[in-house]
Amino acid sequence: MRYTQYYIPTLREIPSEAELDSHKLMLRAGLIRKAAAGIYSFLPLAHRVLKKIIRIVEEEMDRAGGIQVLLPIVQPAEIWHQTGRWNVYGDEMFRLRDRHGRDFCLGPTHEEMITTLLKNEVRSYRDLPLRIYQIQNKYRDEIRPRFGVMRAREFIMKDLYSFDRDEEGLNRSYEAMYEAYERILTRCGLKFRAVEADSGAIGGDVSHEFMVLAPAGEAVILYCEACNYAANNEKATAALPATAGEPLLEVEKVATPGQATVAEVTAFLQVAPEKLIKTLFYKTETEFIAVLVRGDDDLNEIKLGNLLNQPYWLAPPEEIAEQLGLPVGYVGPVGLKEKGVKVLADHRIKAMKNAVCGANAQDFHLLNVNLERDFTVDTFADLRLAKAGDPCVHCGQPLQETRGVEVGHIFKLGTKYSAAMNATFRDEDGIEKPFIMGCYGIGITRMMAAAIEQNNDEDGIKWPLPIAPFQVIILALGEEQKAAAEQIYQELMAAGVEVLFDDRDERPGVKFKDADLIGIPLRLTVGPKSLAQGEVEVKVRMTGEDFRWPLAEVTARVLAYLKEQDPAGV
RNA sequence: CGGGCCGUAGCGCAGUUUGGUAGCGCACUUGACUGGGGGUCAAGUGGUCGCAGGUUCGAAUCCUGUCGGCCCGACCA
Repeated sequence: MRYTQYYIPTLREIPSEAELDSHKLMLRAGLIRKAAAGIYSFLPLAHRVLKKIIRIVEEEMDRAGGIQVLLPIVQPAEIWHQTGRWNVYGDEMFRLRDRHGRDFCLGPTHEEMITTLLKNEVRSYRDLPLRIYQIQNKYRDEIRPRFGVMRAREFIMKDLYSFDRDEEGLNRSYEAMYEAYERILTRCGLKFRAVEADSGAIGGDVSHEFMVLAPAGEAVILYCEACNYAANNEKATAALPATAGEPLLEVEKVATPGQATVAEVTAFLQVAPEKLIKTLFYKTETEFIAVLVRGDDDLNEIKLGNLLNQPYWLAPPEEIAEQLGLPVGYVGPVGLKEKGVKVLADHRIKAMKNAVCGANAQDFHLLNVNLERDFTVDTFADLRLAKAGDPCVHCGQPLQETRGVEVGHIFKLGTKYSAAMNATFRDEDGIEKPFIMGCYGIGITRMMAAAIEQNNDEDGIKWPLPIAPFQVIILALGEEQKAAAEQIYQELMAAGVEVLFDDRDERPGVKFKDADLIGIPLRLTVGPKSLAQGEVEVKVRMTGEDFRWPLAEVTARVLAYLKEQDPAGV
């Protein structure tokens, strides 16, 4: 492709709307332009990248037994009513009405659509398993779109749905997808980690997320280097510490005037934060709930939500004061039962001896408080936010922390949708059974952004070779070099290399800057200095390495380099 | 939805307090010089000042309404 016949509108100035590096660079490198909040046009370079990612995804889906289809974007409300999600989805769903007054939505996901399609077609276990996928636009009216295409309202996603006759089949489908996702991300040249994840509202018990590692990623990942345990911090758990062996002491009430926070109390009483019991109050529609965590721990609200399984919110201090007569900052578990408050506690509370907590009286705390003797707990559960340094649940080694962008998420759904929609097949034993389903999503547009987030520097993007819009860029520095550059261009084209030829009448500085910005992996510079010696200058964008190659060998060397770096590529 | 802020040329912004008929940088066009990391000079093109209504001799500027966007938070298969 000749630069002069192509369209790459690079920007020198940084548009003010962008925060993330990847967002800024996608605007500056001429990849995307915004049409509305969270709605983007993809320009030629971005389109080439998306096509490459899509091709890799398709190859790996097909290898894993996937069958490609294309499902509607516009979906009738009726199927969403069947699973109850028309109401559950709320404002996040784009809704529309046709001229006859019938309700539709723009599909945020396709479980309902695919289940509806198959339930009318697949009648027998002989037709199973089926792994159906599509690559389609999805629509979610995000409450706050941000970070460019990273959290957009319109985005491209690959979603595959598996239909099996039993759990064993589901497990096979799930494993096939897990491996396919590892292959996809590896082939795209991305550093990533698969982590155990919370399955959220979609249901099911097993779920993994695929995280592209990047410091600016929204997700926090905890992992163990010793045994490979890795989990999203929403889900991560840690091993319990041993119970302290100290003898129980008498409860003592001490004055702690003006010392309300954990930091203040530990400093004032000269005790470690892990000796404190932190008491938080939550409300549901029907009751107050006290949640106990250790002073050095934070509550994981997602775990709490999964345990409560109903709407809940942090109780406002005024309500705690008025309805329970308790001063926030000096609350503790002692005597809460008598006030009719349900008490939940993190497992770590069990191991505490002679703890410190609020006395439920303004400006007083209690020392040497002990479980059973001084207070009781209704339910123990894992409620704390795991953090770096915690002992791994599997092997006890300290957990590490890193951040990532969630690009893929796979779920075992079971019969949640098939049962709700009465999607059944006749099994070998003659019994009508609901499909055992799984769903597996990977964000195509988000992967592009994550790749940039992971691979950039102050000069621009550094595309991994397998998903780069072009493999090679040729810079002809001046008029005298154009002929030699043209010849290399023709040779590389003939050899099937994806090459961008910067034939613009621009100053060298402009060409260097643009080449770095758009991040083509291999840069060939044809300039007066090297050309006089019959050579071409070569620079590797990702590593910064540079070489000089004789003019006559350029094509062969380029081909060898590409082959070495990306054997699966052209 | 709550809090903070912003809509002026394709992009980034000034001008609004104190009303007088719109400006700077980048980009773009033309020419000359220049030619290894966004070069210099000169001459240009481009704006219903988000939209609607009002006040006024006169509104980017004041008032009312409305639409859109950004940041923080709640939320997020």
